[in-house]
Amino acid sequence: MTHTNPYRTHTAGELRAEHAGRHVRLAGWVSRRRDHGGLIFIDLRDRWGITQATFHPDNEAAFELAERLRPEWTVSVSGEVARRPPGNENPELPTGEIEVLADELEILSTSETPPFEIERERPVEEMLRLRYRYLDLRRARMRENILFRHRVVKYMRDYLTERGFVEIETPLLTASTPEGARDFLVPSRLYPGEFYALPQSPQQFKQLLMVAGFERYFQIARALRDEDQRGDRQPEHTQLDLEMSFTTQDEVLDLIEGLYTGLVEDLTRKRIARRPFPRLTYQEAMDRYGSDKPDIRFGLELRDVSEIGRDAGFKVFANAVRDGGSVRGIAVPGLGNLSRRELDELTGVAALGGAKGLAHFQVTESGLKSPVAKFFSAEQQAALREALEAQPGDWLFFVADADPVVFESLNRLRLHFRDRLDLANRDELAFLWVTDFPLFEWNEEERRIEPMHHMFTMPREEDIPLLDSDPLQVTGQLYDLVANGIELASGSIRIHRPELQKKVFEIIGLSSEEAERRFGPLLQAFRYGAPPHGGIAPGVDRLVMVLRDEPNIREVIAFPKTQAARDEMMNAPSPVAREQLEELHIRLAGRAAGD
RNA sequence: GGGGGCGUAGUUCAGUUGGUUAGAACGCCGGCCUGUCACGCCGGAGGCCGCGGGUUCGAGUCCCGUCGCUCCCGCCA
Repeated sequence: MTHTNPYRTHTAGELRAEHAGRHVRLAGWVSRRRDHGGLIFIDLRDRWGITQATFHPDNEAAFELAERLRPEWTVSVSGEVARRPPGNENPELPTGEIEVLADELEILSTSETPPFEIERERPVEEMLRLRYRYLDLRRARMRENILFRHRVVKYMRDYLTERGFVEIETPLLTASTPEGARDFLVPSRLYPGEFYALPQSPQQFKQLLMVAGFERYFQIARALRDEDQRGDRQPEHTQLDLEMSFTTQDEVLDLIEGLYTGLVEDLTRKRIARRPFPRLTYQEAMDRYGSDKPDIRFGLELRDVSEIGRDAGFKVFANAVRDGGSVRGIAVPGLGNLSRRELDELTGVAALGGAKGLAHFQVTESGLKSPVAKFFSAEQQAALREALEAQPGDWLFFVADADPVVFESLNRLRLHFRDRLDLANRDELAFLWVTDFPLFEWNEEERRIEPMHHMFTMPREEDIPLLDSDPLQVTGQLYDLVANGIELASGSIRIHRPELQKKVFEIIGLSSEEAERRFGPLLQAFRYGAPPHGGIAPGVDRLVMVLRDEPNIREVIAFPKTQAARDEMMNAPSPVAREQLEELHIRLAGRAAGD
């Protein structure tokens, strides 16, 4: 049984010269009207493209209607496809060789003048775009981003399905598991005073699915966190959540590497900088770039000059080394002469990473120029130059402090120079894996050990004995996928043996009662034959953002929240009726009650 | 929670040292125009200068407060 669509026979993106002579009908939005008095051109836009419809006065009824048309009205136009007169083709349009000679026009709906122009690619204030998101989404930039996002997600689904993965949904209404990010809470009507929580990730569910024997699970999952926004962070974001049983770190990495490689090659024109993706340990990444998510499209690698600094007459350097820190630096070419003001600005960049100062040297043919050069012997100056492989004209910048400060400060300087000197190629994707993260880190404020990733991460087998002696030295089977300085995915091999899990809980100071309360279902499940398993969770929004060269995650989400976590279009959050609150056993207090 | 930037016509912006009637472009409305595609030409309408207070003879402009958007820090296992 076939039905004919009353509105259209073709889309506005598909007609070509070979359709000439065919009688067709198109439907869509009036993008532009060019009215020549005796001849009217309409750019008819639908999701697939733009086709020009031409109205001649000899078709009186259609012509008169066409004179009334305005941007964003919806219409259905029928007519004959014709090659345009020679010289009048539009090479900018895929359909530019033809036009539809309209013989009938039906106006389906009219439009008020939109609050901003749909067709013109010019910036519009963010709030206006968000308030009229359904209009913003008509614009080419957003339309292409959203359509591209669909292709990315479809690629993921196909790729994983071909490899034996099954897509399984997990609940949105679940239990709060405190620590980590702040939960979004949902009050329970049936259970006064009790709350569901929206998932920060399906972490426990996916591990339970491994215990359940599905072996290869994935889900395009929403993850919700009630934390403040950033350019690459929204209260709800989408991740490709996946988990595998009887697997290894290498297997997970190879799977994802294949996914990203194929996806980039099939869907983009970007070039993958290095294949296979380089694999750096956490320590290598820190030593060479000062970051666990380095942008490796450019050099300016860090060098450790602690040995030189220790013996130099420059107290800042010597003291840092003596106190257990280090002295590290980068060599930067192409800066020319730097003014005092510029050097102050660079010091400010380093200060954001915690550095109390920034030692700088200009490399000249005759030696190092610096206010602090006098503290270094000729041999030491030569050693500094050699350590950084410095050439005349370079500037050398050093930070001396505790390692975390040195790393963070130099990382910020590196990224600052990347942008200032335009060192990174936008068409290049420099993927890399960062592996071998420490399992734990020391929380100075709370004076305790806490997990680097999460408490289900499996230690490296050979490090298991260290759990008893020196847990901070234990390396986890933890891995991040990074591209161009952005963390795109994070995962781990999980603990599946209850006694090992118990030990980890002890190390981070979690009592067995507390562990039972928070992770009871998972711990119980592990008593019934849990397979070794592991997984990863690539962020979908960030990936699409990077692939589309968008500066902000909102540009790849159909209906995002503002920086202040509001939905400007739906006006959420918003107050609710007193009756709704009563049903939920909620009484407002303080400011919320209007006090 | 803290810091920076922005807020002027429907939109994007300009607006001098505080000084007459706040401008431009695009959009919108009307007229003319048969090969345009950012159509063109002519004309017109359109402003609580985010909001409130203050200084001043006089405030878009200076000061204080406030609201909104945005970027960064904190935060985000």
